Amino acid sequence: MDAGTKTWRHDRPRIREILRLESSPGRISVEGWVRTVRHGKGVAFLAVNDGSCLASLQVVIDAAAPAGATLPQVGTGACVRVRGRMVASPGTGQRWELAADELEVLGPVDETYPLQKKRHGPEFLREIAHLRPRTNLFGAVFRVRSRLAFAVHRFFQERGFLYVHTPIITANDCEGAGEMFRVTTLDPFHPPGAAGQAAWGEDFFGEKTGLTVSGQLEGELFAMAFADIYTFGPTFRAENSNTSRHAAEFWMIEPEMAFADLAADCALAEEFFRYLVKVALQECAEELAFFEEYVASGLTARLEAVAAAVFERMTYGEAIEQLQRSGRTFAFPVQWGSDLQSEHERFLTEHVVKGPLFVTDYPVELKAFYMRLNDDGQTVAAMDLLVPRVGEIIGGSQREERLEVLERRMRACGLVPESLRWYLDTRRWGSCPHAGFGLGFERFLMYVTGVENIRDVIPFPRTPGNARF
RNA sequence: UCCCCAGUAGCUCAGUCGGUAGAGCAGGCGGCUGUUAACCGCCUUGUCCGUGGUUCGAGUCCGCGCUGGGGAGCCA
Repeated sequence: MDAGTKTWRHDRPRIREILRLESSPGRISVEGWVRTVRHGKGVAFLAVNDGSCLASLQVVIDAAAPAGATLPQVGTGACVRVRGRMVASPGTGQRWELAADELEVLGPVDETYPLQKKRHGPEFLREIAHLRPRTNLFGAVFRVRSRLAFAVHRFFQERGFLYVHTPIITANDCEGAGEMFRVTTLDPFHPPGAAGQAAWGEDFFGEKTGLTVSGQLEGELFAMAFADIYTFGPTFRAENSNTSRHAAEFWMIEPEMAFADLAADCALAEEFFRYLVKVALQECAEELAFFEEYVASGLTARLEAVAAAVFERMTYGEAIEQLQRSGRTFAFPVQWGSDLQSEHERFLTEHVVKGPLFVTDYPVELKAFYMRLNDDGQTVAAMDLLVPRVGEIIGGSQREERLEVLERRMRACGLVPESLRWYLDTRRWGSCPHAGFGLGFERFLMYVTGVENIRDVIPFPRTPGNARF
């Protein structure tokens, strides 16, 4: 399995392909961006990268050759087209190199080009998010992102799941998964209606709308027709969260399975998580080696361990006991009924089980209305998957399929059942047990790459106060 | 939103006790028998985040603000 090695144009082989050839293809033409220029007395070396892989192609230019005349125009960052013959490299560090006779500058650079042939900090690179994909780190991150996004679809498609596009614009503002961004075409300077009163009825959709915080509710509707479905799309939260783990716009994967209970939900989450880790190990080895060296040492061993491990399972009640028995003092007290804090979750996954951990069956007061009430009347069939370093990476539950119980839970949560009539209809007619979960794609990428800030695994991050690029 | 830390050359950073700013890299010029973020020599580069204050004198001390980072809450 090694997708992405074929080029779509025979006259522009990718550097990735060129570098892995067994024999010289003879004369070729290569296009890409210059990473470094090294000048010798009669010869110069360019490292040319086209984004197809981490490695750059070494281009050798004889100062006396025609290409040598163009050389003074080439600096770090320039876009070039090079023609010449592929030859075995006499130097160490690369097998092949391109002995250039033609060098064309497609896009010159000047001395103000901000990227240098040295390491930059991620904070600086975030300020030039339009240029950072040209760096080793972000090249690697976004190649992994692309490969894993494809693997997400492969996983579900191979298992017969239907891919459903749930709406981006929604009128559900009662799910409680977070603050919503408003979607409106009303004139902010001259809104209709009386002062101090919003006239949503006059708005584009005739009611108050916003960007989705989850595709789950619509996903459930499809699960009750296609049995196994998944969504994979952008999600928006207008929370004023300023952390390395939150973004206002992120991508979420949400499978939903009919005829599944919480145990089946966990089983799928575990299989899915392990599948993606294996794909990363098998198909992104070059990138992982880079992360191992420059981002997070021990990464590969951790991923290999996870790929082989059976994930631990623990109920919320057992988790509370473990924390109380640990003898540790936590900033937040541990008692049945209060939510697990970050410090508690990290202790459980990093010290108690030292690996991925499902915590299940939380007190009903802590969780959303749609989670199925357990027979004890105290807990709901919810699960969170906790992993070291990142914390909560998956949240899911078996859904409440009993109409009366669901309506009662909605009222208890301060929701008006009538506002979600269409959702309740699935329980009214042909209801069935079902379960699902949500995986934050960026959080998974953080886990797999070792990158510690969510802003560095999404191409153009949106966070409070920042929507540039 | 709360708590903590930081902001000095294009980048990474040093700057002692308050005495008017420096190194590496980048850039320019020159050298070098084929380099590997090459190397060697010379040269250029500053609103010390902004603002107000203390002081004979502030990059340094104090207040306020802005930006960035870490942590918390919320969550994926």
